[in-house]
Amino acid sequence: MKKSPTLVDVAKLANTSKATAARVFSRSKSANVRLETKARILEAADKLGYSPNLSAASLRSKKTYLIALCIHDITNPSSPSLIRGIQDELAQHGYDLVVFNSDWDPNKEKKNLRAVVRNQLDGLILQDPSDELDVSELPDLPSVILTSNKVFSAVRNTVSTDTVGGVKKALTYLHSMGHDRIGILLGGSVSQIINRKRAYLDFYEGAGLKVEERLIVDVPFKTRASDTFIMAKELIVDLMRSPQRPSAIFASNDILGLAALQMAQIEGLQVPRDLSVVGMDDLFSAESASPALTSVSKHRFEVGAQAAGNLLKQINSEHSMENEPINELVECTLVVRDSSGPIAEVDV
Amino acid sequence: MKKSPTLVDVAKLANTSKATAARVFSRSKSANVRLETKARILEAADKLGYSPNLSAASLRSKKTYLIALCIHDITNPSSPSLIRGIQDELAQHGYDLVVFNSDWDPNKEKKNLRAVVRNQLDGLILQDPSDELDVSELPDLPSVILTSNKVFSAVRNTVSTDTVGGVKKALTYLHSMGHDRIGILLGGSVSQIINRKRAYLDFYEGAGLKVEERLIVDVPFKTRASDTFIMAKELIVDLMRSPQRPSAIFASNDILGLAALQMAQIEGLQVPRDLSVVGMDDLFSAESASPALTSVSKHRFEVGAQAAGNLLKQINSEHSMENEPINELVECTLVVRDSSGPIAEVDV
DNA sequence: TTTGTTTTTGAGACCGGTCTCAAAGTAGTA
DNA sequence: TACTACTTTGAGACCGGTCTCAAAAACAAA
Repeated sequence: MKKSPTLVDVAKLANTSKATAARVFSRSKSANVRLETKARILEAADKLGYSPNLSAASLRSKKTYLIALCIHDITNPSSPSLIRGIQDELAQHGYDLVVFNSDWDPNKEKKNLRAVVRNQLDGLILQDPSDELDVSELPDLPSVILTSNKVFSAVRNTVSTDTVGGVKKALTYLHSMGHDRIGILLGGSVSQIINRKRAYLDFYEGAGLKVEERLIVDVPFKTRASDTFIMAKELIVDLMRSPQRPSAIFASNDILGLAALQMAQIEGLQVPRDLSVVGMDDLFSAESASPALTSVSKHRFEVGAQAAGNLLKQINSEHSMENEPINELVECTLVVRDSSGPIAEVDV
Repeated sequence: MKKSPTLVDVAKLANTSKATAARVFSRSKSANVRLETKARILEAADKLGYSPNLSAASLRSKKTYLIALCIHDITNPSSPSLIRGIQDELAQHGYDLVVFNSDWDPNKEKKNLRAVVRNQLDGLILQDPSDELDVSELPDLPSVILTSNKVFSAVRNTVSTDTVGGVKKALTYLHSMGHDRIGILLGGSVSQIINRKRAYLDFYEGAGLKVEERLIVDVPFKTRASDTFIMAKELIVDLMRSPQRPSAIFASNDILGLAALQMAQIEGLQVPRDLSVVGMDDLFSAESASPALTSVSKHRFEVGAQAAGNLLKQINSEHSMENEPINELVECTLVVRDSSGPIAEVDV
């Protein structure tokens, strides 16, 4: 690991000044360098194997071309597509991504935010900040928050998913298939549970159906998908064995939906003949399930791309921090597959 | 976004020198600062909301405390656990991770490696470099390569998976269950296909079984899991409809295994009664499949953790680049679930 | 009190770029 | 040729830390 050449070395070899050489490599503004000079410098750089030192550049220019993504857990099955959406958008503009995991731990979350500031990252995409995080603790830099929390959307740009609308789409679909006793599996964070339960109750009321408490199942939150899955299966058995089991189940995330599918098989229920199942998230696991799971897509890739695009716009505009926050909402889409269908005729 | 305070500001307020203040925040070596002085400095820093500028620090110290991970695609279902293994290990030592995707494109791969150098990252974990990448193009910094490619393992530390052993474990298991006509679904990169086909043929020879070419199915490589899945299903149908269909299928990755499971259901075959299926990777999708898919775990989390640990060791040792490369191998484990079992008695 | 040893502190060079500003070069026009 | 306008180049300050080295302070021993 010998010392790598610097711009001065290159300039010297190209018989020009440091400043001129710098202009060739600088990413900002149009470099006014004569073509012949530029070629000479590039040749020298090539000969020396020169590579610009971004630490030095960023010290002066205040730009690292790195963006922070603070999420709960990259292991969460819905993270990858979100990340990819962000990266693809960023890559087009020469930015790279640093990913931080909080594991739903507010302390880690704060620690990560401090790291973002220390590392001089140029922007921040923050997923679903915890309630413990005060708005005043948000770092003072261009950021997009993935949340529907009012407190945050009042002060920063946000991109959020219309999950309430998504739930309604799923229920409307099931109802149109003749199901009027639809079980719902609620999971995720407290606010997610409340949100979706609200949407469920609203739908039932709007459709003039009678709510049965026993059809509403809360699955305690676990950080690992695998743990959620195991826990869900236990709770779903009860729902399925009850004398008045629902003809359809809406799972508020695909992990719960997959658990329902697996339990149905174990219990000897045929899907969708005996039971329709609809999930939410549209993970790859949904597509690859047997039968393929009907699911509400939250378009995580697009959410990521949109957030990144918004962030880049902020970074490139002058007084972005003073503008009114922009809150974007991404619609959900129902992807019908083989796990759902019309309710079985009772007398057939 | 007002100007943030610097160390000089803090020192001034604490009535001390820049150098002393620096010692309080420096990560390296034992800072010899009197407790009373330290308290004064910390108080001043706190009052000003000081946060060290890592760009400046790294310019001088040559350390960014950032590690690069260059993988093909974060969207690949086996990426997250690998990443998490790396991150957990790194986090314990105060390092963060920057993830780059190459999309199996050698040019992107090279571009990413250049970015690693420019950004002064402290170390590199490189997944399965393409054949187009010459050893000489590897950046000159501590690195661990996830590959079993001899060319790379001769010059750098590597961590790789004993997939050949894994294939044998799966086949041995199926054979012990009475299956002697085992279909194999080959997928992934060319070298992966060759590797596993070799292992399959070796096993068949060792067990004294007759190889049937029609039981060996090559699934063309697609970058997106979803595309692989669709393609696989088409090919699997042929295998299942053939008059002499195998009693068991070993899929060299879980995506193919899940495709087999889904096709079996569509074709009206009961798993594992009519067909045993064993996958490889042990994704969450395998656990959540119906029936739960028996799979060979490649312990991606542990691979990641081991690679990261190895990398940190290099970073903290003096002449790591001159040492003989260390090549580590991680064993696979068979996780038996519900998609596999003894072969059905012909006359029952 | 004096001397020796260890701990703590401060001055200032240094890292490798970017940025400003003025000088030099070039072209176009009268 | 002289003059203006625009392009290209170079000198050197600057970013905010770290690092070296020597001076100062604190402590221990004589």
